[in-house]
Amino acid sequence: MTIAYGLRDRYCGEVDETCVGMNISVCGWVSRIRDHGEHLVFLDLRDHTGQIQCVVDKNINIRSEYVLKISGFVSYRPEENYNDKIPTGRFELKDCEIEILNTAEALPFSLNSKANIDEALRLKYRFLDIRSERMQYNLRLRHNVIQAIRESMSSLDFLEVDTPLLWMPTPEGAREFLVPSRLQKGHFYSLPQSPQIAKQLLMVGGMDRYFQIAKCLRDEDLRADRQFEFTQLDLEASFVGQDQIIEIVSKVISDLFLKILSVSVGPIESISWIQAMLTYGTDKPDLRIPITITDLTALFTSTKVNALRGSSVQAMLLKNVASLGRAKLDEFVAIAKRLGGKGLLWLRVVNDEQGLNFDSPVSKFLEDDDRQAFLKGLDPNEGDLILVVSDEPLLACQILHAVKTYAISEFLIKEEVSKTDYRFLWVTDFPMFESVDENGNAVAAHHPFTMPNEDDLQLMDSNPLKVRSSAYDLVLNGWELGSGSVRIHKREIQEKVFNALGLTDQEAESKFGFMLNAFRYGAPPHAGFGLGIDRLIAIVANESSIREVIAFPKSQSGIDLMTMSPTMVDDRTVKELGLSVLDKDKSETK
RNA sequence: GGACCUGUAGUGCAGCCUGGAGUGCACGUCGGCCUGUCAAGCCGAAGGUCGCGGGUUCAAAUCCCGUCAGGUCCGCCA
Repeated sequence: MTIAYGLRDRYCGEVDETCVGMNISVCGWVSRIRDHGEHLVFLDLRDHTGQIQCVVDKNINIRSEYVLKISGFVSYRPEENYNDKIPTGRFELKDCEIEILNTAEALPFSLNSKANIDEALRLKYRFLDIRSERMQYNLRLRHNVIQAIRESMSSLDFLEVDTPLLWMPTPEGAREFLVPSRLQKGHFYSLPQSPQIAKQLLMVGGMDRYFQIAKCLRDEDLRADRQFEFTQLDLEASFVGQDQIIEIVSKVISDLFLKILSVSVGPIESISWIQAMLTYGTDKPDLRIPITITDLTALFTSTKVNALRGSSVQAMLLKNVASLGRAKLDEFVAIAKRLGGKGLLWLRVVNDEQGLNFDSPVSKFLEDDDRQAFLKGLDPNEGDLILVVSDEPLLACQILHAVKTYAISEFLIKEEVSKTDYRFLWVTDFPMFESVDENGNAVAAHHPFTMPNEDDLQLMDSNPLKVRSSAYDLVLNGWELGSGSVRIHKREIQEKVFNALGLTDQEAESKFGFMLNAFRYGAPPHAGFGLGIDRLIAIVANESSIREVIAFPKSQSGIDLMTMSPTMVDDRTVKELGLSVLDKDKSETK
């Protein structure tokens, strides 16, 4: 018996020519039984490495998913009975002795079935679901990815430091989970939405380079790519700027893809936020999709068509879909209106006696200049479909992006988007503030510790919405994989940003006083990044939801279907925490 | 807070639009047969609160309303 193998001599999937002729023991679960009568029973034993066929020639009372230790002689199968579908298909265990380590009831769903098992059922019995090949693969992949990241970070002189889970609420940003304090009644810790402030304080503490495979917690609504708790590669480095962080993260990513997938990522393109918005209509474009937005404003300055006389003219060409029915086109228009646009104009490219022409609700208003403008601006072919939104540029482009996303999900070019094509993109120069609220205060686009672009500092008071920040996102195939920024390390600039956000000095002091205080004592210039590991693994695993790469995820309404948490607790427990539950009847019926 | 999709035997589905006896398929389960299978095969059997509640109707899995659960998305996610 060895440390590695315990009760067994080999793992099931490891049986190979090196052990032919040996009497070995394997342990695992019964995957399938093929019973030919008492003289011949085939039994597939499965563990985390694979499966091996065991031949039994006596009466047994074994059922699926029993836990067995099987001892037998490893033999080659008769050559005509090789099974090429599995790695151990040339071997089998003969003259087997079976020890039943545990019995099992029939499972609520089959682990062998190729059918899609209802996800709620899988989550209720997650401990069984994890036995499936899919989950075994995904969780092993997750381990390998995290392991590779730790090695990379370590080799780049980053040091892993734990930061507290029970900490200080940071009221800006995502809604946080609160934890009542028993010892300090009426006081609360919060679970961090990210270790942001802690890692900046580590920089003040002279750690130079920090990273953490960090749990982040956000009490916001769940999605396919969002869970309450998720895992982030959190990193921060001193005396570096945007370029170094981008270089570091790019290296970690490309080393990872080479190691895990043998894929060479190559240099990662970079695009400014405004350019991304105007070209793709989103700040997280999927570069695998070759549909971009063209600004035709300059070509329609003197048009008489009202639908083309908005403050800009943004157009998108969809190849070979002019046959699309009116119902779909009406849905496009509906999407545009739902997003706050005035509408959307479509033009089918046809070929008539005048050459290329347009079939559209505005056909009869189109003058020759308008036709030429579309031909010149978009170079369409017969059978293409042109979609145009004439509105404020950002809104128009966002509408076209939404329509494009819908079109792709419904009918467009799906087969052309390769799942094994990994198109990374850095998006830089995000706006510092995304809007101004009803009180005239700016609303931060990133977090309030983000350094404004130095060239825009003088706009902070006069025109804050024009201020760019030193923030950058890493995008992969339309997923936001992570984001980071250069941080403010000077107290004066930090105060200026808090002011723009509408925080009074007193508020800033009470919420972030410890941080402002730290900045009095020599904070180094620093910058960092947070990379969503669940999303990264989901993409690498070719899964469309991060739930598939998390051992025990929650449903969209935030319930763990296995434990059925969250649960009620008894009054005494609540009272001990210095709390009382309001509207209890209502919460009990839920 | 909102929109849409889904819920039928242990599992995966069909049936629903156009109301007429829980009508059907595959897998699994249970029993029997079977000495080279590998999604073994053959024979047989059991297995149903059609998510739940209400309404319309002579009659509801089917139509209507509500509700619960799951999913996708919008809002939200500094």
